[in-house]
Amino acid sequence: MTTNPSAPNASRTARERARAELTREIKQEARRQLAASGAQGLSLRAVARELGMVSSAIYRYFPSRDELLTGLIIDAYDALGEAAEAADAEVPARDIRGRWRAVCGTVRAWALSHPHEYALIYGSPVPGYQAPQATVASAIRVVRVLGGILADAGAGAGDPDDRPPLPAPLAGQAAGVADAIAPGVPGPVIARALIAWTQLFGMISFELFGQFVGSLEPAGPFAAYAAAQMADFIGLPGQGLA
Amino acid sequence: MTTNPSAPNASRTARERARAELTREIKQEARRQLAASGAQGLSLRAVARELGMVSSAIYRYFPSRDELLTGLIIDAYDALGEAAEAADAEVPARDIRGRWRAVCGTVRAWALSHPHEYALIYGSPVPGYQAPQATVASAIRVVRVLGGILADAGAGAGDPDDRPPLPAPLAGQAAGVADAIAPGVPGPVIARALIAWTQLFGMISFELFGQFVGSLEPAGPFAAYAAAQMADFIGLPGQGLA
DNA sequence: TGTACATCAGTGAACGCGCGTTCACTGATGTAC
DNA sequence: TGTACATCAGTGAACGCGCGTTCACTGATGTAC
Repeated sequence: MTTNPSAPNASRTARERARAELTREIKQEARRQLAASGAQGLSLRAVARELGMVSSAIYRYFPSRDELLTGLIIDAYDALGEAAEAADAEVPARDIRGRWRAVCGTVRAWALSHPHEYALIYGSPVPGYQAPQATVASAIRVVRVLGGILADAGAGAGDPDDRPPLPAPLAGQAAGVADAIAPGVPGPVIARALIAWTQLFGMISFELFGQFVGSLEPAGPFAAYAAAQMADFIGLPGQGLA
Repeated sequence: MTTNPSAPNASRTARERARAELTREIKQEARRQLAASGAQGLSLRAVARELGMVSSAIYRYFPSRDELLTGLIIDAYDALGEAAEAADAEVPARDIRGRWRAVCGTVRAWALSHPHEYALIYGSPVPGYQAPQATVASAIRVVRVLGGILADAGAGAGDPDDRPPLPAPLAGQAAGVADAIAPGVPGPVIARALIAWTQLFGMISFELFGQFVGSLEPAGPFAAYAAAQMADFIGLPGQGLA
């Protein structure tokens, strides 16, 4: 969806360059419209109009409205994933809690600065639109970052001994998640991390979608507190509750 | 928005009855369309068509599309609030944890059986639509139920002694929340309950919006586990972690 | 109980708008020899 | 380096559709005397 990395820049023809640039501009304008009228209001005609082209010309770049939506969704997941990866990389690998808090804070910051792209990927699904398999690889990036933190915490995370084991069906699911993104991490820690994961995005969605109005607004202190509390809850090593 | 309780049934004229019934039927049909095409796809003309009336006739019942949306939103909040209240009332008042789990389970069950109404109230906001103040009273009902459980737990909830106090801005917000829905409950307990609240709805949204596909599906065991873990996390009295 | 008037529900036509997508076309750019 | 052909981007018109809202109207229901 972005520029093709296998084609060396020098050999790109003018046509290829123009095509890549216009593709980018179309998505950029589409993102602007997303902000104004939501995914359902995204209109190829309006995008074309704004770009000074005729509406049918868009079809040289995206075969349908849904394909354009898919492009936007993948871009959004990738942008968020990249931000999370960068935040994680900036904290020393050993500082498990620092990495956790940094990633949580960055996810929230990205959501606040790209509210409509966030809504596109984490809000209610667009009716009549089925996200294709192609989005999965991008969607998983944030989760993979969180999983990496857990994996690096290794044996230091959680107190599996004094916790009852997971109920059977959940234990299997947790094992599957561990295999995919955090090998070696025990089930109960995975389960708690999944709870923290849903908390993080639930909190961000509530903030963006207006459920905090009049109570937790501004939500920065709450978000920071929640990230720290969830680090405790998972049992990440480092300073926290005794 | 529902039938007017101050008017005794006997004295209602045929006209009033017909009006109330048609109002109900319009909302019912609108709800059906919500399921098919989302809030943004809700069309007065389609509703009228399905009901066998001419599109302009709808305007006798709702002055605009947005007013119809508002009616649906209030109904959805009320239905969820009522379900939560009923679930809470069915568990003995002293069984704090049982009440917590029952309410969490019921909120999820309602969401699963009314996914599009859930998306209407907890999903991405409808662009161009601003929810009027009238929705707030209904929106707060679920929160009030959870607050009531906290308040009934009273001094039994949490271990405020061995926890650092809340950072200043959050402490003030938590105090405000406590005043409104759970008087006397200490700030740290409120803060944790708010975290649990965002976790509950984040988890439900993830389940409904497809983020669990291929990992936590079916999500029943995870939801039950999370409710119990969050009860521990808040420090609700009863059996749980030591 | 009967009449006169006011209220209201529902009709049908119209306004003005926007949408996704297709199609035959022109003209510019790229490629092979 | 020059030519002939193929590829591609963009045009403009059209198809067929649906939408929210307004308005003057008809006819049924309700109310006051």
